[in-house]
Amino acid sequence: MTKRSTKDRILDASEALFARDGSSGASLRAITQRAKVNLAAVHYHFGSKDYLLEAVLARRLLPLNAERIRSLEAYQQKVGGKKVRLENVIEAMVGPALRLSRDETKGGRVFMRLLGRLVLEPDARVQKLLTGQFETVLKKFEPALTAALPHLGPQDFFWRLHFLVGSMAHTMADSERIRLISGGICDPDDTEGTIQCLVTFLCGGLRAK
Amino acid sequence: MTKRSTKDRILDASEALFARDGSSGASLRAITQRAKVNLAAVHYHFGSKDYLLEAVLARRLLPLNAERIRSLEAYQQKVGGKKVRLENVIEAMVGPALRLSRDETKGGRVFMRLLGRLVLEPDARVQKLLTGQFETVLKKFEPALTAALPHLGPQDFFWRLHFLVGSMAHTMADSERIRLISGGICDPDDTEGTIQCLVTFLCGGLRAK
DNA sequence: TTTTAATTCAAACGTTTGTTTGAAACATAC
DNA sequence: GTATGTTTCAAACAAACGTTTGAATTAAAA
Repeated sequence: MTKRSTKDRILDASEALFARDGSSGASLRAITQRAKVNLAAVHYHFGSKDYLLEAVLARRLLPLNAERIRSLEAYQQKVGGKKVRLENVIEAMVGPALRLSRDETKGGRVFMRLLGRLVLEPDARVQKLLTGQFETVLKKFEPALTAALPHLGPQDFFWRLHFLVGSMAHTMADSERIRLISGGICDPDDTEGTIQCLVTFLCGGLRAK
Repeated sequence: MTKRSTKDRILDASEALFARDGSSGASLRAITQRAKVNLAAVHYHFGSKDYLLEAVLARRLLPLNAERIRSLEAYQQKVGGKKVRLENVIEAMVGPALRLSRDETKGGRVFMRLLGRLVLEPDARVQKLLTGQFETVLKKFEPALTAALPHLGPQDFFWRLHFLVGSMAHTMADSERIRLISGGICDPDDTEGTIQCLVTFLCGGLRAK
């Protein structure tokens, strides 16, 4: 078992502490202590605290969005030239994200909590990175979505996409609250069950009226 | 025009800066400077930074939840002993919140952004306050919801409630992103239109399958 | 007016913050 | 071996942090 590099150890510790304490609440001293790394290593490898945060994000987001697009293209290939079923489009959108959010070897819950927190942080660099990523995905998904939802005007279309993002983000970021509120009835660890439940809900909402 | 009291000026400034910079990113010096108040006034009136945050929350949350319950009871009275339509139950739940989120005289967008950020902060006191408030509301709404959704088992019921909260919170907290993403097609300032759009989506999702 | 309480203020407290420095330790090539 | 470039390290930097203090000021009560 080879031990992780300094860079990776810093990224792991940052991910955890940024998620728990926020990007300003987590101190570099706490991060480097957790990573068992010298304080100055952060500036040597990443330049500054801000650039470190960017690196933490990019490490997970780039593969995630690649996987989403790959999944959609797999569905498209399966049906040939025909349009993909709405359920499958939505599954390609939320499935990879939710699976990542439950995969502890890739950050899992920790990263998703961080992502949820950053969405509402008005830091310019972070926002640019996040909306840039989202628009990349949307460009790929928009044709399939409009094809599966021909009855929706553009206004309703974007609003419902907005609601979809809200449900998805909340489910990814906050996995234990549902267990508490439901009194243990719902199990967020049942990843595929959660995905199916979410897809059903979202398709119902998207098709409404 | 009588000027606002020191306490209120501190609450206003805290709300704005907590929302913009996070609970740890906003400093008391920045807050008191914005409020045009002496630095020590925070500790005199509120005790500490933590208690200040609690006060900022309570000022808006208590009236909001009272209004939700009042709205539901109004619908219940209107139908006598019969069960309230799902659309109306949901309207009573998300309507007051969304109207508050668009009412700039009562914090409006600023407060909602703060609320969205705090939901994912694991600070024990804040979490207790938030879940306590939510459970108060849920207790009042649960009978009306289950009555309007008789086909749902308890597991689906709680999951969909969870998705509902996500869509609602995202719509309240992040009002400008939808304008950007839709290319100006959607107008988050049209409060009643947004509510109707959201209620339609949520009812579709809740009734699905 | 005198007395008493409530509020504001400037200044300082000890910590903690992100960042920088220059030397030590390490690896790789000649 | 020496030399070269990379990575780690302890120590220090100035700045900003939440909090406390005690006197000055204002408001209310007597």
